[in-house]
Amino acid sequence: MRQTELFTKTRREAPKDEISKNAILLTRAGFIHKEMAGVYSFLPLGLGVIKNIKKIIAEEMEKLGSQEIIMSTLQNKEIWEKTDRWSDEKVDVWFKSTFKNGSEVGFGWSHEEPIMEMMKSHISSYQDLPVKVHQFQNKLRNEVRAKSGIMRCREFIMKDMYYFALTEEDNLTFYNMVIEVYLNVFRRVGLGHVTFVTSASGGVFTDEFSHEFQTICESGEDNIYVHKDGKLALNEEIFNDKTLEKLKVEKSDFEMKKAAEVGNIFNFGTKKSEQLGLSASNSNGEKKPVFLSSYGIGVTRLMGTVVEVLSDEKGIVWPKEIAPFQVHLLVLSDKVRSFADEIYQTFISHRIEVLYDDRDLRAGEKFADADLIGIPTRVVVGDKALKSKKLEIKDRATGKTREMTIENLIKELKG
RNA sequence: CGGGCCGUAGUAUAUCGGUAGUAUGCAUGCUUUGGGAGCAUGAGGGCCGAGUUCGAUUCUCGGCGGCCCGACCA
Repeated sequence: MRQTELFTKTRREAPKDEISKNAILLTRAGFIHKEMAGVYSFLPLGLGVIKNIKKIIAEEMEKLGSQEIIMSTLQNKEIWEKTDRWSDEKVDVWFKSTFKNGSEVGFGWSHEEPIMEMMKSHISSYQDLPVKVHQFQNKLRNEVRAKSGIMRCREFIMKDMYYFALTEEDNLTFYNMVIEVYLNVFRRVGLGHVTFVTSASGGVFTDEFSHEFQTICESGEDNIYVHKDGKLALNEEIFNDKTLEKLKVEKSDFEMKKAAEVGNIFNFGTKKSEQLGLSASNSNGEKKPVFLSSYGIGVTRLMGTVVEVLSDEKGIVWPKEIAPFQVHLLVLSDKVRSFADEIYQTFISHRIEVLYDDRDLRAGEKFADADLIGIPTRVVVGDKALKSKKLEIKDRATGKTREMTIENLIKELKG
């Protein structure tokens, strides 16, 4: 894409109503627009990142055999009353409204109850199981305090997956598979080195632990304790003598870290199925409640976390897999403009996603903007290039500069 | 939901109970052109409401909005 056609602009200064690093950088670079507290729109560059994160997640969900759906945002009050989660005393993040006829309707902050209800139409026998579905959904939550830019919003994108199983063993086997798949997702978005599977309390629905995926990050809301072996991590809420005893570990081997919860998985057993009446006949014709587990990843929070963890003083540093473009092509003078145009076309013909800074600006501004936007590979075309026919390549993350031909660069990017 | 801070051009910031200034961005022109260039000219501003006052952007109250701390947090 030509940058002269990109409608967003970069800003030199941080907006006064944002303190968090993710919001400041994403706003300055033109990835997001704040509509109100905790509510953001995603602009072309931001949407590019969202799409890439979704793509990674979708690929990983596909490995698990999950099918994608989209459930409605408007939700039926009666379904939630069955599990006693309609009242504002029980769930304090509800957005609710009323139809013209006066009956109440909820805006989806979670989809567990509706999907259970929906599956009653599709699951009746053990032969129908297991069922795996996921969706990317805008969740609406009436947070009393939105904060930290896109880390905690009133409207945000979440991937949620649900697994319906005949047996507890099957449910657990899948649960453990998802842990590995999730770790892969966080590796691919560039956070593998700082993301831990963390045991946490199960909340209202599970008696034992649930698992969270926590990314070490100063702006995180949670405190987790990471074991020195680097494998075990515990949420502060269960970091007590009882837990330590159960796990046979020493308190002194843990270090406390601030972390952002980027994913969360729950094993509900048959509890919800019993509440909502979802059952399947086994081979003996007996009706048995279906086992449920659910799996969430906060897509927009994940994007914010990447910015928090990987940016530097000059701007954002996107990992290759989620960057809105692979290459940022900068032309520095009119003398080399036609040469740069050719290079732009060459990238396009090789299907390499390229943002072409064809604006009539000084070099310094282009460099500063490129640093801020954070595309992984920068290709600079200045007067020098005319003679050498070699491209100047700068890596955003390391700052290292190399010279190479367009052919070799394309080979490397494709490789 | 408790507590704190805040609301001034597109953005970011000053000052002041009596013509609201600066930077940046924007527009035009000339010069410049490898790390946010220089000069000139121009357009552009007090969140809303009430009160105090001769006069309010400034002081008081209310509203609306924003950020932070805490509480909360599938």
